[in-house]
Amino acid sequence: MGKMICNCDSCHNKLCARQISIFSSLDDQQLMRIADLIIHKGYKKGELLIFEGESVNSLFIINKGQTKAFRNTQDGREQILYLFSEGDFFGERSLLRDEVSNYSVEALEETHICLIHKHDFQVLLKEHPDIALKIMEELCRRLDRLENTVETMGTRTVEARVSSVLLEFADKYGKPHPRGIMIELPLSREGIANYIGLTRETVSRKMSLLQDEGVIEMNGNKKVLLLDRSALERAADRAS
Amino acid sequence: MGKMICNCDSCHNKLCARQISIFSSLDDQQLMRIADLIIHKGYKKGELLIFEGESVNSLFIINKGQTKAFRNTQDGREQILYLFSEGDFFGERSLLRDEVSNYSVEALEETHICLIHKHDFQVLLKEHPDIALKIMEELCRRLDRLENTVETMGTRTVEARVSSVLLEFADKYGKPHPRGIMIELPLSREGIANYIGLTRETVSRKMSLLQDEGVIEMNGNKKVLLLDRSALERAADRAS
DNA sequence: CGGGCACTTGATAGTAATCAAGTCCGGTGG
DNA sequence: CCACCGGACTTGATTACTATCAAGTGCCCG
Repeated sequence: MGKMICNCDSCHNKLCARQISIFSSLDDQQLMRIADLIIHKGYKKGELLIFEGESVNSLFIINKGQTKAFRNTQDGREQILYLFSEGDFFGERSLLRDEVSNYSVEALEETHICLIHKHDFQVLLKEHPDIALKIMEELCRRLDRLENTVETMGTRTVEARVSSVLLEFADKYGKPHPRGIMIELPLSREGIANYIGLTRETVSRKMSLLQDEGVIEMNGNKKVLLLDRSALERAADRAS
Repeated sequence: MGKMICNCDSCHNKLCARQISIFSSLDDQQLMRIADLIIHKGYKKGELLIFEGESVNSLFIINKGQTKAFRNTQDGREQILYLFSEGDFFGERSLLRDEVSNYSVEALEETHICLIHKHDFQVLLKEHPDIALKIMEELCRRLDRLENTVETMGTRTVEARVSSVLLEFADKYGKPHPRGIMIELPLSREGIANYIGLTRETVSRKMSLLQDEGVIEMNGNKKVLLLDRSALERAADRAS
């Protein structure tokens, strides 16, 4: 494959679309056609990609970086609903139906996006029914996570909620470390609080508690070393 | 259409499948083929249709009655995730992927179900890609609701959560009444509590409060007359 | 009409939000 | 490379609220 088929900065001579699971059933020729449809766009940390209440006219696929999807309440409080990273897509719901977005999406760091225009996406969906099945799978995964979140928020102690988030981050962002798993936190304390419906002070206190118990070790503000995973799992299961 | 095409007790000479939105794109002939695949089954109040952690081998469509989908926590607490009524389906997630069920489903009253066997369902899905789109729409609606639930549980006062449920029930089960909207509650106080992560006592207290404020009027244990909808909407928006 | 269960209401205790200082981290500029 | 500055984080004290425990009341079904 010596031919240039995708000229985005981050994937020279590769089909970046191939890395996206929703296109995994397509062959190279089909992927090349899709690659032609893709527009690349970069966002700086803090920039908004999608605005709550406004219409969306493209499917967003993350090539590099990460974003949060959230809603603002009247009194300025924020509820984070999803964290998206490399390979994840969003905006699909506004394209499938013709509705405005339920949430805003903000870049948590420098983020590169592949955009597919609404119309092209709808044609793709018709031409390749397999894509619909892949999207359905991803929607099911999101339902799974939200169901877990509702259960956690509804029936678990506050310490269990904090433990659950740390476990989620360990699985998603954790890297092996001589003494356990090193987690690079994608969110600030306030971000974590807004993800699980608590205040930043409470998150702070509960994390300090977990550190005192020898379960985790905080390394600066953005790094957590998970020392005892099974203890964290036990804590996450604790009902209120 | 004098020919007998569906012999279930509750829909003589009708295509009950036609009433289901996921089959709405099909014509009569196709519906007749589906009607042949359907098995009818009845459940009594309190009976379990699906067991959390066990595999599911059919798609369940409610012909009559209603059910709740819920999870049990270790300490016996319960989190209700969905309420399903006439025309709703469930079990689809275990069929799309090959996984055990995330939740149990229990009949809240005498309930009649149309069952489509896993294999038949998968064939249908391949033959009629439109069905996948319809299912996707429904999955999106469930995501919408769960996102709202997470936001409500994460950022709203307890009174707002109770108000939200009452509004949801008013829209879903409410009937016009000279003095407002009469709501036949699908759940007991404890059920409502398990739906929004509170205790039955708190639900009781907050409903009494709403009654004192003249927003609702309780009529026995299962009926609520909504007197002032806009007041309830204001209460539901109140952040904690 | 009677009995059981769901619901209501009250008192108390526990816990997280809030308000308020401090401290630390990390980035910036000298 | 170090010192400094601002924002994020931690910790403490207090308040507010809901869970819990407990006792009555009333609805609904047989």
